[in-house]
Amino acid sequence: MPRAAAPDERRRSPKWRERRQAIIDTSAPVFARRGYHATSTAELCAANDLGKGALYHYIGSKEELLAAIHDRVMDEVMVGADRVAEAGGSPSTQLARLGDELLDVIHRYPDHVWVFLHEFPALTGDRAEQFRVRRREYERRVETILQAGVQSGEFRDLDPRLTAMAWLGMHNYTYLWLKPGGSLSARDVAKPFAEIFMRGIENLPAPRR
Amino acid sequence: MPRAAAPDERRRSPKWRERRQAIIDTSAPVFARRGYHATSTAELCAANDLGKGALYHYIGSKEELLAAIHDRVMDEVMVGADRVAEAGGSPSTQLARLGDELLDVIHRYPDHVWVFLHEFPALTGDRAEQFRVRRREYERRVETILQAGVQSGEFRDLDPRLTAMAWLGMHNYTYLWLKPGGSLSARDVAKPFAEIFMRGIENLPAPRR
DNA sequence: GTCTATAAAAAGATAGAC
DNA sequence: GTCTATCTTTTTATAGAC
Repeated sequence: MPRAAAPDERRRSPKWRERRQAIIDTSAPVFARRGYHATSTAELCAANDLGKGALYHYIGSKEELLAAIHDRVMDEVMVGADRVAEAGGSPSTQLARLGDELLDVIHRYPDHVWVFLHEFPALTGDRAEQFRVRRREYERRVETILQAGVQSGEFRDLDPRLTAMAWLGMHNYTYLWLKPGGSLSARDVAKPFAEIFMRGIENLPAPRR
Repeated sequence: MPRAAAPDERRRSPKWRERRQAIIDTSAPVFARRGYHATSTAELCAANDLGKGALYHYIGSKEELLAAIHDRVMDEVMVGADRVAEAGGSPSTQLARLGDELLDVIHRYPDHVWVFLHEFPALTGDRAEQFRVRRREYERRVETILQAGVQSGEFRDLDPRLTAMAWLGMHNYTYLWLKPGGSLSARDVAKPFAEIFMRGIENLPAPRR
């Protein structure tokens, strides 16, 4: 599944790729704190302790660096979604697990996710298109689980797309305050969120209501 | 309740204030589409059909313009919150109404809200502080309603802060897709969202569960 | 691979004519 | 009030020495 971003990332040495990855991870918090367009390449050099020549040797361009941060997030998120799909289980079980996985990524990569959610409009051309496709693919996963639950009767009759958006908003919005240093773990948040959402969409049998 | 933003906005003529407001509303979509830092003052001039001299005569600085867009959103949102508080009613009624009001603002001012949610980190100094205060004030409103519901027994025993964040995320996230031109009205979204959330937090009596 | 120096373009804001 | 011209700073990216 080629990603077509860097001209020939795979032809590079392992050392080069490793260094590039380190630069991506070091730059994410800088973009997160200052904003993509407000961050100069000079600041990136300072953060990475590199000169401009060396920096460009690894990143190609500022936007390519931004795209790499986006890919890092999407890669992690999709790995979690695949894990959930493989594990199987009832729709409600799968949705709860998906929430665990998503909040885990947000908790582990707060800066990358911040950049992902704030700066995606800065991507242009193919990179913007590729981003939209991957994001939509994830939204589809949520929608599909909801559809399955409605069909099986586990969830009440609801609009899967609208409900998926509600679920995504509830979880994604935690990027504003869910941080590794804080008092709450990803699980501490995922559990009460799942409790709210599952009760909210479950199909209560005949008695009561 | 002075807002201390523009040096002396109130001393200006009504005509000046009206023109300024028009510039704010015309600039919001430009910031929303291109991003604050990526938008040049030249682009703002073009969008408003004004020269630089005239533009600066009204806005003071680019950041002041950004702050004005933020204020426009917060003003509208707080008016809605006040309306809900005045109307009174049970916690669940109030929370549902607050959702109606919030989604109505998001639906009516999609560009302003987009800027509000994406570019707030670009505010600096006092403007950034003032923004944080107002945003927190709104979050408190949600929290307070939840607390009241828990105390009255209408809602089950839950963490008001965490639950408020879930509610806010669910609603705010609609800024990505809820637009005036679309097939859904604010109410079309608010109702199913309230349904999910109320069922999710209601305190079911003894029978069942 | 990494540096310094610099090119070339564009930014925000202001001055001063009208 | 509005314009054009310009000041000053900063930007991304590259060239070429080491």
